[in-house]
Amino acid sequence: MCEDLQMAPRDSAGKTLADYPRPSVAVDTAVLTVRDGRLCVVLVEDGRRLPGTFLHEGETLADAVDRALLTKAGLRGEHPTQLHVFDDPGRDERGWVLSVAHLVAVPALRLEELPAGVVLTRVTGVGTLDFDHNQILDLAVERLRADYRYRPDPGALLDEPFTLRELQHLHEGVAGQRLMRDTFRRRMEPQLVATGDYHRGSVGMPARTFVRPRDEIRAER
Amino acid sequence: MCEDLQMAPRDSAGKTLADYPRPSVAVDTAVLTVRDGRLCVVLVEDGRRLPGTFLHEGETLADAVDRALLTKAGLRGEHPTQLHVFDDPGRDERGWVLSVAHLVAVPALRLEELPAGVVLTRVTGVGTLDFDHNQILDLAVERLRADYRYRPDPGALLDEPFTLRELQHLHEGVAGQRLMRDTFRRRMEPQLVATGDYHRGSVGMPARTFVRPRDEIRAER
DNA sequence: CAAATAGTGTCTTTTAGACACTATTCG
DNA sequence: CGAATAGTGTCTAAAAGACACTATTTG
Repeated sequence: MCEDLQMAPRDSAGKTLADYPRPSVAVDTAVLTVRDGRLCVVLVEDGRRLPGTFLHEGETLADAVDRALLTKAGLRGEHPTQLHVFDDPGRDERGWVLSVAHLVAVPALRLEELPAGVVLTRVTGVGTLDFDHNQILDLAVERLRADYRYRPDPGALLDEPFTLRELQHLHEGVAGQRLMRDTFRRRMEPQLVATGDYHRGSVGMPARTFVRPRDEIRAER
Repeated sequence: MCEDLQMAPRDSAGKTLADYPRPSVAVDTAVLTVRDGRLCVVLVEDGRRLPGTFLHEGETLADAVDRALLTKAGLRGEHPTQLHVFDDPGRDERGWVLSVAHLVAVPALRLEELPAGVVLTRVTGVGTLDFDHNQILDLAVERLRADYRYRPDPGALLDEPFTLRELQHLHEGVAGQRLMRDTFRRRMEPQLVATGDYHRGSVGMPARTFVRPRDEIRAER
């Protein structure tokens, strides 16, 4: 044990890492989706907070996010995007806790059945959340909107293949406003790969279907 | 002491925060400037790494950055922008260390005299740095370029008042390429406040001088 | 006056917005 | 056929790129 200390690397003050107090590090994640044309977020603890957990030793932040989503919301295989570290020393009354905010986009179909206490809420109808989770949510929404502004479906929210109409409906949900059909088509069509197949709706001319280009998957930054 | 444990808030597993191992959290900062028309970065340890330090208890990340810049590079009163958390469990051989990368822009005039071991190096000439500091530097450069793309001087790198020529020269340094005079002027002039005064260079027509609009300061995101 | 820099005008190309028209399908 | 949706063309307005011309100063 004494040897351990002797061997441990020392910094410029001659101290080892163990000599400094360390913060707890949490990850909190805004899981966003578009359901019925509205942007929604997964909340736990009966709608009071975002799913989160403490970072474990030897684990990456992304792994901690995945673990939190699996244990708290029953979701697996997501691809979190890191947003920001919230570091106000008084943000958590339990002690010194940093929170690394994350964003995950999940197709609404995968959020049909949620564990008890977990709810899917429209982002416009979210009340006051615990800690600084309202701030995290705002940041996540802003980021998702920025990601969708110029790309078809960086979060892979749509099942392939999809029509331009379905894609535009998704975008309108994310943006929270109507979009112009002509401009939308001009912007998105060059970034999509046509399947050659058609989708037949209830009425109207059949629509071409598309898939995401192979290199666009997970370019969510 | 037993009471302490009794009183401490517990999580869903009935454990207190103290029961979990915690990582050390460092801040590492790319201090960027434009000197002689070239984008440069402040390196410590004889050019091997970015200035950084460990986060202290009760301190914000921004405060830790300021402390690191003061003690390692003699800089004070900066406004760090948070970039990203680097969390590879093996990134620091000393142990479990997360690094929160930051960006700070500093006018070249304030970097004329640096402590021993601290150097100002062109970003194009930076070799292999310790840890993942090359990644942090790349991210910082990318971010500074994005910040300057559509705004006159979000990092307050220029002394006021300045001419459009001086501003364009700064932008060319940040971007690492020449810019078109007409387009640059059209983009920037509406975002500047004319002083009404003129700057007289060695030859040529006197140039109008400008200051940043009051609300642009520290809009670096 | 020549060189250098600042300021302005304008032509073209590109892009975005707005709208109209045609095409195909279902009930 | 009529309503609904898809696909396409085109006019206009705004922005960006490219270039030219005028204005003012120093040496």
